[in-house]
Amino acid sequence: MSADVTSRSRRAAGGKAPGEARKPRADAQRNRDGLLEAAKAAFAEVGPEANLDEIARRAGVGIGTLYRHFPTRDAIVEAVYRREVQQLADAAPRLSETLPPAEALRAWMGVFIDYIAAKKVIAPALKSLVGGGSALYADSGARINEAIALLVERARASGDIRPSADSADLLRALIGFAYVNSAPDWEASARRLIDLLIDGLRSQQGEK
Amino acid sequence: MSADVTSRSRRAAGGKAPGEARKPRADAQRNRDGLLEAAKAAFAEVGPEANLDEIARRAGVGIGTLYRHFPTRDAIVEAVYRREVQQLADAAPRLSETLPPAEALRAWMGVFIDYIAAKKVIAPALKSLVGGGSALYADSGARINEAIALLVERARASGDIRPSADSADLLRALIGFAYVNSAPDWEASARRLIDLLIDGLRSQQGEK
DNA sequence: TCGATATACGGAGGGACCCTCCGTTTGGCA
DNA sequence: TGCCAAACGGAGGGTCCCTCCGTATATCGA
Repeated sequence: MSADVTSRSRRAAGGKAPGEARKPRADAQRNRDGLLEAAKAAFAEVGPEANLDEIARRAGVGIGTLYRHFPTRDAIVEAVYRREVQQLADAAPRLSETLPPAEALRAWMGVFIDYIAAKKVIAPALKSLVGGGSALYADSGARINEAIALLVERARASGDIRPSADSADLLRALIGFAYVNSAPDWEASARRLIDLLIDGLRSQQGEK
Repeated sequence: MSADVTSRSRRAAGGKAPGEARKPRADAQRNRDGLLEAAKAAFAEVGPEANLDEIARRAGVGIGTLYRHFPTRDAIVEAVYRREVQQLADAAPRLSETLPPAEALRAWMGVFIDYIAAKKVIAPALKSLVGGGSALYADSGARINEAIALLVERARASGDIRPSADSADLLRALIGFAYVNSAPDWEASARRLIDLLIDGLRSQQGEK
């Protein structure tokens, strides 16, 4: 959750107000932004294993500053991808309005793959979304879960797909497909697999 | 390919025979076996990122010896899993004989998941099977590819599944499912997803 | 049995990266 | 302007990786 301490409090620096956070100092905010910028670039280049020392250096701050803002690697990864994950989640309702339910689901899954392909990186980070690994991802995980759950729910309600469809299963599948992204044609493969899943969901074979 | 130099050659230690490998020294063989044993245990405990220094220590050899036998981490991972991967591949023809084609395919995919679940480890290692990453995995990769290709081919020929079914896609899907193995119920989820894929393959929706 | 020697061994050490800790600097309020 | 909590920076200790080379020994011919 990226230890955000932004707040609307107007208390003076010396003051105390139980339960109320305080506004961060200007230099702190500046450094935090710079770190996020540098991290974003580094992750795009070499993936989420990027050298943290170098991220700090590129941002023009000491390594200590990086660790104060983001106590773990996960924290900075999460912070970098939070906004983008939000965009991904936002696409769900939009697609849901413009397409038949099952098609909306398929389209969103395609967008998911596009997203990974463009950013290259995050497959390992995404894993924690469903693994319950780090609590840091709880928030982003919830958004994504809600997004796909909405689409699945609508498709199920409309009878487009089988009643037993499980959005968590589908999300896992997506993350798995995105993980195997080293082969040159992985993206096309992922798309075919998505189609296969949708066709499976449409058939009533598995149901009684 | 694990730098194996075993051979049937009977040349003396001082001799030279172009193109002919020589029999490894007894101590070398012993240490190699010990290392594989230790590595297998370590991988099962903490996964393929296990500490190599400790593996050497547990095997009672120096770290130098480990690196001489297995020049990279991949090399020792591959060596440990080679036999097991073979077993997995062997299951394919057996299932193919005892079950209807599509069911054989489904069953084999289930065995694959069982295998990962039992060994815990290899998801990241498997990734290179399809990623073309390391040449070390070429051999094991080929075996697995052949195994699933056989099952898919038969199911396709029998008309059980759609003609456009692609075994490489399915293998990627499997590895992806196995990757997302941190949630407690990942195994059941993977099984449901396999069923979904099979149902998709059986439906003719995607075909013209 | 006895060298000779190719083969194999061990582990010190240098490098990369991680993260913590603490002395120093600075922003912002009174 | 002065004060001090907040923020900074980076040295340093720890872990793990892998290489390199001096030492030990298995094996073979004599």
